[in-house]
Amino acid sequence: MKMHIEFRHLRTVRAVHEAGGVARAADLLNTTQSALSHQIKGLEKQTGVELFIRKSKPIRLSAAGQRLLKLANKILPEIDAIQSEFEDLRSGKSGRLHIAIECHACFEWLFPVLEKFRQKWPDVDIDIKPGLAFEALPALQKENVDLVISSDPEKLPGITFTHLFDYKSVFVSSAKHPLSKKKWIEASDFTKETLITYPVERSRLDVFSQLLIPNKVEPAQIRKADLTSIILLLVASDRGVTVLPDWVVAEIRNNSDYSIKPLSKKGIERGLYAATRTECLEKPFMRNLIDLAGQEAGRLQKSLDSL
Amino acid sequence: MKMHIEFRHLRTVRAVHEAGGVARAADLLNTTQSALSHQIKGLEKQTGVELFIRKSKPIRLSAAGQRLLKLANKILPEIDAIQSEFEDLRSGKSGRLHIAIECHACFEWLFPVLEKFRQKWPDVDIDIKPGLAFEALPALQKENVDLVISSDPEKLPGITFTHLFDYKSVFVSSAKHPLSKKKWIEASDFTKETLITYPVERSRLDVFSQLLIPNKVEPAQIRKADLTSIILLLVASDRGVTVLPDWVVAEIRNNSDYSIKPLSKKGIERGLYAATRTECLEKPFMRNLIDLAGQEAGRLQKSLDSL
DNA sequence: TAAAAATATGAATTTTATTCATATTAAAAA
DNA sequence: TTTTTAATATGAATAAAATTCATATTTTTA
Repeated sequence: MKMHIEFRHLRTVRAVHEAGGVARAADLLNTTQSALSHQIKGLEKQTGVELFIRKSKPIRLSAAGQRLLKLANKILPEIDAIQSEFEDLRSGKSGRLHIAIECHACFEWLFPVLEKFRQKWPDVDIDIKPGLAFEALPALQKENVDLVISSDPEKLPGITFTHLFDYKSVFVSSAKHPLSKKKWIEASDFTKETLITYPVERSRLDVFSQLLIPNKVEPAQIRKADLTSIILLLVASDRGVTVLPDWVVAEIRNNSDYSIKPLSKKGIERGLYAATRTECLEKPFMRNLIDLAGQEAGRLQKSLDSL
Repeated sequence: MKMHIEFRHLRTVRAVHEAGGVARAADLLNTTQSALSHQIKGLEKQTGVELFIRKSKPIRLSAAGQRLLKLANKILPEIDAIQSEFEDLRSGKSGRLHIAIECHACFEWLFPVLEKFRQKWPDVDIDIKPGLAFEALPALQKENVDLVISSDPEKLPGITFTHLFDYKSVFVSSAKHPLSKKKWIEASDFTKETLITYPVERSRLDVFSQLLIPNKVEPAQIRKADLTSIILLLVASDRGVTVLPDWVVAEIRNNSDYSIKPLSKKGIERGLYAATRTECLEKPFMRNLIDLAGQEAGRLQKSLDSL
């Protein structure tokens, strides 16, 4: 014995109540009076409860029927809502944008980008997960995240890396620090220094992957700090030195407390990429986010050039 | 193009999520893997949205699918609840008990009955409507109320009157009132009195229907009061006389401020009845209410006899 | 009491869902 | 890698269910 109330039934109960009768309800639902009559009969058989008072014509809801009507009025708007959510999803108006950032400092330029984005796409569900606790690219493939900001493009099936901008990793110390006398900083300069970094694995830090590991140099000490502003504070008070992307230090460039030097003679230059599932690039909001990121990058670049 | 999410779909989404895969979900729902696969396909076509990530095996919910799961978890318990409500209804554990009382004074003994009833049948929806604003018996036939307390049994199709108890209508005056000297009160005694009654039509008042109208007597004045206690207050301060059922005045019987006398030499005796739709007498809670009413009546009777 | 309006019903039909058998695909193991 | 295994997809056949049509029945109204 199957016993399943269906949405159809709820719609019918509501329509019969609102239209005041089965025949009028049938019009409302674009079906026949007979269909609804059969339907109601089936529903009453299934529930074992009289839902309508048949003594009267047109029929009216019984007490039990009114209970069902109450449920209908609660539930039906909810599925209407989800249907239109799905409609928005399909049309590209809404969607999910869960971002993993491998490059820790990217918070700095990402936030203003997301702020603009949020205004334009209020229905998109944005979330940022520091891509440190998990492997970002597999998560992207498994659809746990939708966008990964990374400096290390790989060839992966179904994943597309879009170049956002290039940046230089630069050395930052206090103005009083002895190394501020040098024209550029080499790997060996770190041997006696306290290096301040974000608390992530070395492979994700440009200083290590691009300079110290290739040259097999280990700094005297390593100190970790979460926030860029904290790192800069520590550097200013000469508790150590650090390496940051050039656009991060743009704002302290004309602050005489700091000294900023290139790493190695020709500098260390890196690219930043947006990795997405290839099919997601079709989505308007995704393209727009990448556009906005590019624009923000351009703005940063200009502000660097102008100095 | 039809676009209807059905409960079936919600159940499937939930089962796939909980069982972790279509095949296992099929077991859970007593159906085949194929059926669910087709079902999911249909649902995705209807909504136009990818609900499952098919790259992985077993398949997992996509972001949109998770939205649907959330809805499922909200909605499915609600219809489960209503199903069991209906089950209770069918089994007689719950139901509606909307009572109309034609006899105004019946509030007095009905409340303690309902209090007991409520404890035993917590799921029954009780309501009392003073049956003055409308015709109680037609309302009973139309299923607007389920029980009518009345003194005037009629032969009506589909309606059964169950005798509850008999009572006497008695005359009440202040002890100082001249009529308190008489052995019994006759219709003609009212000609010079102020009669205090409930504010209902005369045909529903025993004094009129049983005594004054048959004897074509009109009291000097009529004053109306809602509450029995107010009526008694007015009588005590000699602002008028009244006629009440004997069980109403039981509590003032040994109060020396009042005088209580029978109406006419042999007294006016009346019956009180519970009118219900005949089919409703099958319901256990309805029989129980009538039983309880009978018990309460017996208790009242005893307390009268003991005096 | 007849006429009109509303609902119910049975059988035929159409639509929809499910099954069966099997192909395809992803993950795990070798 | 390749093979094996587990999981899902699919097409055609079948089963089930909902809907329609034609008409009967019931309630209300004139």
